[in-house]
Amino acid sequence: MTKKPTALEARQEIEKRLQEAGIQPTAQRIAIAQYVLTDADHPTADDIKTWADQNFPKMSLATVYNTLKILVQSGILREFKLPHSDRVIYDTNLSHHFHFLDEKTGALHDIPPEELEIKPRNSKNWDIRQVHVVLVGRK
Amino acid sequence: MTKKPTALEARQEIEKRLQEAGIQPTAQRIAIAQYVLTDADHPTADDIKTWADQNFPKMSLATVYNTLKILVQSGILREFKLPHSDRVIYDTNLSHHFHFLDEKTGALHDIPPEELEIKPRNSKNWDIRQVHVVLVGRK
DNA sequence: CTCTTAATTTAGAATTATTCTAATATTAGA
DNA sequence: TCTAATATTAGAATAATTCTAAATTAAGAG
Ligand SMILES: [Mn+2]
Ligand SMILES: [Mn+2]
Ligand SMILES: [Zn+2]
Ligand SMILES: [Zn+2]
Repeated sequence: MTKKPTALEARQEIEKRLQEAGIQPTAQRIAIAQYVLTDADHPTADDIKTWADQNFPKMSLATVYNTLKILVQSGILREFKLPHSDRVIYDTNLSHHFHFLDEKTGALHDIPPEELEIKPRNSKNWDIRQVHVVLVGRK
Repeated sequence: MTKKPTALEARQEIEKRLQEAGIQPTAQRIAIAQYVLTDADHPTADDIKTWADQNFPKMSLATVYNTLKILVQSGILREFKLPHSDRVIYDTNLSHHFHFLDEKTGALHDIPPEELEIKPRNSKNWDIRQVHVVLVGRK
């Protein structure tokens, strides 16, 4: 049984992850990474800015975008847009998965790949690199 | 064997379709609808504006957007965005289908539903209203 | 420590897709 | 032919994101 990490331990863990990815762990980057990786769920840049405004002395919107770009480039985050929205969504779930968008609440839920079977039939022998699936409905 | 419709017949066909949908068939609307419904393939608003600039005496960008909105509202078109782009794509294929995005060319191809089996092993009994699938890769 | 340089952050301007506004033009139909 | 409703238009406004160039901070050599 592993103990729940203290706030300090969590911060150090994040810091190590940034280091390992070759990212200088500045205060802003640690804060954003911590929020995105441990608290947020499919946040947008605006979600992160809002959080930062309440939990960090001062952070510019440019830094939010800069940091997110770095995290995406180094493979710590993924980004995508939903078919009906124009905001980028950041996803910490790097493993292959799909999404369910609750029409009512706007909440976005992960669907593990084993819950949705996707089989190309008349196998056209395409080289498929990404499979984006968004189910929209209500629970 | 049905004859290929003349340009005039095609235009009248479009006009009738607008009428039936309760849309006043103005010159601009007929032109846009004709292009989108018979020539274009998954166009963006910008594609349509570019076409109009070359094939219609004068059309404002606002009219392009206004008309597209009307066509979507009346169910003649569908709209969506791809996960990596920020432009709306208009689709005349109203039947349930999926998309394949060719990474190399940027071309978007329809995938008929029978070519892709999507089975929710859904113990969760969700009410799914829309299924968006975009495969990204190369042919 | 203390410079010096490189990296990061920042405010605000720029960009892009889209929507809005309010004036003008066109249409329908009495 | 008039009138009212509808459609079109140019350009301003908006929203998400990126860019710019200056200020701040961090790293590392001495
Ligand atoms: Mn959100
Ligand atoms: Mn296009
Ligand atoms: Zn996810
Ligand atoms: Zn399509």
